[in-house]
Amino acid sequence: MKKQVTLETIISLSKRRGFIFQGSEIYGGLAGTWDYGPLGVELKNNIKQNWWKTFVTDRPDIYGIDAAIFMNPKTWEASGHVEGFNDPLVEDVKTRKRYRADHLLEEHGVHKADEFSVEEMTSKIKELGLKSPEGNEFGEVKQFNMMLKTRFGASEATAIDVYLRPETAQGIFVNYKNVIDSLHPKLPFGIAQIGKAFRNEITPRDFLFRLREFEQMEIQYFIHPDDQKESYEKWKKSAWKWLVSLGLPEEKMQWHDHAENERAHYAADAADIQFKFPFGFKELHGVHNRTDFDLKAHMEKTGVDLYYSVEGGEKFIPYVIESSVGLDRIILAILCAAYAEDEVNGEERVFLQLSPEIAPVKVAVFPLLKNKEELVEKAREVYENLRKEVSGVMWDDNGNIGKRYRRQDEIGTPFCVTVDFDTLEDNSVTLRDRDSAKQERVSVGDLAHHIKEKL
RNA sequence: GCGGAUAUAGUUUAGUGGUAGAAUAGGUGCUUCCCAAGCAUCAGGCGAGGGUUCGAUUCCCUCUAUCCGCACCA
Repeated sequence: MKKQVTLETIISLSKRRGFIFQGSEIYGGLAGTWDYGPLGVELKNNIKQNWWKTFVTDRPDIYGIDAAIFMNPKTWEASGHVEGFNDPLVEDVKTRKRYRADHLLEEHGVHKADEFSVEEMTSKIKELGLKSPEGNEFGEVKQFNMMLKTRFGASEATAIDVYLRPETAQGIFVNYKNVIDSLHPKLPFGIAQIGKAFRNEITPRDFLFRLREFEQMEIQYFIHPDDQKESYEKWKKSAWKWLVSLGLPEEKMQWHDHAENERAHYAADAADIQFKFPFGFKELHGVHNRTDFDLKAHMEKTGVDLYYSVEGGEKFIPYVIESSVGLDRIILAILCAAYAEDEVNGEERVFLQLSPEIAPVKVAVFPLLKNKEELVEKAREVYENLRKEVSGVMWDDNGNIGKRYRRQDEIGTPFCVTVDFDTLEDNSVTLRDRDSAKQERVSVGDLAHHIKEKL
């Protein structure tokens, strides 16, 4: 009974029920930022914890870190981001199409054009009388930088520019040696991290999809160069499997292998898992073969020895397979996939089919009637006891019973417990299932155990 | 960044050059023996800043945000 859900529906529900709000909303917002509300943060934390458990604590070969967002600016020179993120662009004044100014100049025989300032490029384009493919004049060359910047230092005069990291990966690479020296892992091993990253997107769009501030969860897995193909394939499989385990439907997922010209500057092989969002199939999860690009670059820049030595003499720079996923995008995918409408007793209802493991509220407890003191008292007791056993228990005694069910449906609560008059007689309650709206009778003594089993 | 559209309560919306109604959601009380029932009652709004005007939510300009295309997405 699933209808095609629109992004608007998801945004509206997210706000109404306290999942996600527009950033700085009372000031009119700030493009590219969204805030997580009380339910949203629970959902997010549940996903993070699930990921961390699956890929870090349940595995002997992966180590977690949490690196600073601000990194020595030289990091970004070595990683290629200072160069790769600073594109000088020039516009066709008529069609407004943009071209890489340095590439245009190089094509016309100007050497080392990428070392020119924007002013030099602009005048050189004029001097050569370059025209766009449509035959129009070019405007001024403008520097476009995807990295967000701020200043470190007490006074403006002595302050230095620092970047807000555009990816979390470099925090791992600069700590590679520290992890080796402190934990002494043997290859292959991985380093994992969950953290924020920042990009000055030209057009933040599509709710949580394209953000200026976002959260990544990623693993850099260090291997012997001979193992790159095998490891790459293995990580592709485990990425897919994990997304499915969160409840994402496989029919809405597909692989997209990057052609050579769409790969990042560091990647040899790259593939994305795309998800069918309301605005089309778009990237959700990436698996990249970063080769030895990053470690090599940092080794050259710093002179620090990042070779890995095997007993017996072989010495090499490890290759890296990266498995990286946008946390905000997962949340968007999950909300879109979980949204469902059906009918219960002829009445339409909206419900979120969240997997119980990640649902922000696991179980809600109500008294059947609010004005019968003995019911309320008993329900309170059940609620308090259940809270000790299960996390994510909510109390609700508002309106009538149907209203409460609908409310819980809309936030994806998998189970509702109702204390009624029979409870007072035989100490049993009804346990109602979100997806089927069916209920069963469970004794209070077994309740916590019963629910835990279903979770 | 370009082109087009939009902006009224938490949500969905009506409407006006004399500062706004509704539905629904929400609070409280009553009622209610399992799926948004009923009665009473309360609270809540013209995105921001300028301009024109005696007076602007309404007309004009700028900004901000959102949506749809295009471009961008290392």
